[in-house]
Amino acid sequence: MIWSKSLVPTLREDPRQAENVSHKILLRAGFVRPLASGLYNYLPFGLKVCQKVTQIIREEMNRIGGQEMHLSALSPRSMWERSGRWNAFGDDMFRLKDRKQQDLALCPTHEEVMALIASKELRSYKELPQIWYQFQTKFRDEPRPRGGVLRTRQFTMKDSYSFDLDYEGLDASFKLHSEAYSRMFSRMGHDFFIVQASGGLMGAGESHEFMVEASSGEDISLVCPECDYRANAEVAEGRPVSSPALDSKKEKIHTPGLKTVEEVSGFLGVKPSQLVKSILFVKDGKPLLVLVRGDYDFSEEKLKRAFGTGLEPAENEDAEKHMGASLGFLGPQGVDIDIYADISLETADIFAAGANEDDYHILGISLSDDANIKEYMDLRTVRAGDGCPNCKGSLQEKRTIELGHIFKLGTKYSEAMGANVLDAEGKEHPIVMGSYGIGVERSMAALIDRYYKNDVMAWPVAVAPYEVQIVSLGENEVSGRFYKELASDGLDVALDDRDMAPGAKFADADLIGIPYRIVVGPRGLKQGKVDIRKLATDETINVAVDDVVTKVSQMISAEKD
RNA sequence: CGGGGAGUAGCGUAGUCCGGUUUAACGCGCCUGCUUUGGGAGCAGGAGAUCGGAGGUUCGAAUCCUCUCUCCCCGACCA
Repeated sequence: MIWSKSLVPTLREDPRQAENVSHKILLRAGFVRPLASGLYNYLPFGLKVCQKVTQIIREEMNRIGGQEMHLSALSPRSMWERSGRWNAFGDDMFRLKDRKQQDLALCPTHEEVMALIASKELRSYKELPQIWYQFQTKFRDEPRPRGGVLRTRQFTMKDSYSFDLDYEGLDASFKLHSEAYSRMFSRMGHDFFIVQASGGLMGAGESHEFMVEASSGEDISLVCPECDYRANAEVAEGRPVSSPALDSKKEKIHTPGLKTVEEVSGFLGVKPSQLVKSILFVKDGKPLLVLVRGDYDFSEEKLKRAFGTGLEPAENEDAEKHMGASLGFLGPQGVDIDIYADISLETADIFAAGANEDDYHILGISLSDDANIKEYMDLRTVRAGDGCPNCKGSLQEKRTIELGHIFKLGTKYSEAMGANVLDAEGKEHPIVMGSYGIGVERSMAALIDRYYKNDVMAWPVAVAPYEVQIVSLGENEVSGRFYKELASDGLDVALDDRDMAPGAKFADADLIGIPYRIVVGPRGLKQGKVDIRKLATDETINVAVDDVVTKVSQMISAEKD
């Protein structure tokens, strides 16, 4: 790469719209340019990094027997209706009509398409297992794109799908992917860890996310410092912190207009943890009261899993009808609808709660005597300080970026699309599937977050846009010679031959982050020497002109192993 | 969708409250010439903006009013 003939539009100042580190550097280093909200153009250097990330993923996918294919990004409505996701995706799916007024979707993911292929092409258990993958542009009309390239409306995903005869096979495919992912992310230079996760829209089976800690992350992961328990906050379990028992006789108190936990606990002079938060839901027309300790929040994910998807928060009129009071004054005592309580309420028996009468709360109710609780379950969002479910440790919260996600899908899509095979007995079975995704551009952003320090970016060699950069300080002849020799040694080399002030060239080089830098200037050449700098450690060595090529090749190949 | 912020030259900003001394300013970048070359060079000259858009108020609007578009950040979704 010869800089004077290339497009590397670096920016001296932070662009106005960029807030987090990766966004700033991607723009300033001329890797990407915004087109519209959540849409980016990838300029040569940005593409280069994405290609290196892609190639690492490809190699590791091939290593576990993955077969690369390329599916259509456009898909017909009928296909999505078979799985029920034409509706399930809602506004997140980009939809359009063709000239015949037929509905099409830009695929947000490809479970259906893959299952459809399987349904047409796979007949026998003898053909299983299979792993198919692709790199594909995904389209999702995100409610809020953010963080530059971290969450966009169009992005490249490596998505793979496994096809097995049974669940033991799925477990094996899942494990293969988990190992492949660990190898890929290690090779890229991520400090990742694996957390238990929720399947979301994809499915309900076991799922793991590959996370890196980052201040710009969108997820909260709960991590036990004393054992290996790691989980996304959506699904994390934990032991609730204890709460001092409420020492109070039963007493009804006038609390006009006070509805929230903060208002009520403040007014009554009790801790939030001594209050019962009661939320009324309606499912299929039936009321359902769920309780959590006042200092915790409900986990929507857990509610969904416990009670299904048709769960709607009650309107005020439902509350009047079933509880005899408005929202904000509900409590579990003396009502005969189904009541489910979070396990945080097992830490004590005496609480304060809504009185089931407008503008009144009640102190000193006993959950065991006064409330008819059907079941205690895990319904709350676990938070830092809660006890680890596996050991005596207490959980910590970390803000994380989700690099990849692996799911056990089961037969949801194979059944929907009719993907069946015959087993050894000639009996037909739906194929057991898994699905596994990695966001390519996001990995690039996470690496910037990780490796940008003190105004210098230093890409890991494995994913750097180029491996070594020659900064020519008016010495283009010698520099050109190094360039040719390094390139013919098989190195990915960039040559900054621009006629600019040295400071400006160094500043650009710091921004771009090519991990090794050869500085060729008149000062060094007078002694027959040039400098080789390793950006990651900020070490510079002074080498004789004749040794430069071998030395640099050595340093880089050492790092590749 | 709810809450917050911002749109002025390629980029970053000032000016906006309190209309007119503004032919819209400054830094960087860009073009020409000469000089310079180990951490964002110097001098001289030059190009570049219908101040996000539409309407209105006014003798006069970047500045006031109305509507509208876009972008960013914080929350509900996901690679």
